[in-house]
Amino acid sequence: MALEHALLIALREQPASGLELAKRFERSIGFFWSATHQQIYRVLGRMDGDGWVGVTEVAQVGRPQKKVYAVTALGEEALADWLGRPTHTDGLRSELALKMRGASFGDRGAVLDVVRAHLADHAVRLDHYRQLMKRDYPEPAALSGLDLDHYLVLRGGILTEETWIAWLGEYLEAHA
Amino acid sequence: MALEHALLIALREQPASGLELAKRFERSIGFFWSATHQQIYRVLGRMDGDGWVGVTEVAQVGRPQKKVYAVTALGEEALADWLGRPTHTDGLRSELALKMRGASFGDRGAVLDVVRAHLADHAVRLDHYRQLMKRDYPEPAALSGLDLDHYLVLRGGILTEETWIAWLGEYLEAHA
DNA sequence: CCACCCTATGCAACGAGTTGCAATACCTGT
DNA sequence: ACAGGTATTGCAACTCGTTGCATAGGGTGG
Repeated sequence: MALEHALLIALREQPASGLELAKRFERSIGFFWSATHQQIYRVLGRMDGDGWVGVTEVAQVGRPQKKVYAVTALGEEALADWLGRPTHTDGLRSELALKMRGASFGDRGAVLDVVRAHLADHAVRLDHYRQLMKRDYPEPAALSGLDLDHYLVLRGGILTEETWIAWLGEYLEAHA
Repeated sequence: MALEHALLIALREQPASGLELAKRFERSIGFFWSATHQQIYRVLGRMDGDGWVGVTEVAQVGRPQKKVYAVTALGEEALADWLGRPTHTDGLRSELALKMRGASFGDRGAVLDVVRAHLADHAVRLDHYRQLMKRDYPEPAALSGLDLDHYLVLRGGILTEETWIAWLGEYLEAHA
């Protein structure tokens, strides 16, 4: 039930077409809320029907026409309302943790390989986030408003990746 | 596609009925893979049909009969196979992160309240995990096999909660 | 005995998300 | 002109998970 609100946030930051949103979701917003373009199109259609967003067809040079969506007053209201409502704490949901727990019931070496692959993956992500951090927020103390929030969420991404790396490292160490 | 395997792991640790599994999922396993009893019943039915588990009806005193499931050789094979297969790194999926990012578009005070509620919730969980740790694994260095894996996954839960607390703390601090 | 609660199993309907494919517009290379 | 590639939007079918409800056995309190 949150993709709608993720899109509202993205569109308030910057109106965009479905495909542009999909691309943006692969980057910053999608770090903690991913979505495919099909799903985005479907939800945009519903939000248009609900009057949360408005559409403007925009012609482009050398490309097909696109539909740019922007948030309406009704959408702004829905977003503000949602932001203040309490949310259930999201539980973990990790297939890898499952495999780590059940490793005794299979080939442990194979599980350790899976863990190593994830460790490498998280290292890449962490590196990516750190580069974003250095490039976009070299002076965190000076931030406020939207920028400050973006910085803080990126901080969350970094902390999360560091935790994964520490955890998987402990697991590999214990089974070395 | 992983609930089946979560159930296989749980049933290999200890055969159980649907409701017993649901209760166990609320505790240890469900820390990183939750499921309602309805879903568990449905999946157990499918796994029975696939020959991954076998059922024994067990009469109880003062209670309705229950169906105890146990993993078959076929199920063991399916589990061992799954354990060694590579897994996609699971992306975050946090409604709270969304609200933190979009706080500028609503009442920031209300969002901070939501964040504080989550912080308190994570503190409770962390406390719970630490008690489990103290009670069940006072001597981590001595562990091996299944116990070691359970310990390490619980470690992951603790690291995760500590990260949440640190992150949300930073957020509140920055908006103080 | 009747109302109520707990255990245990299960169905049906819905919503969210994924996967695979299709259609259209426009460009480039041959 | 035609083949192939990319951008853009979209449909259909499927799986996964949630919510609400149903059923049935058995206990307990008034």
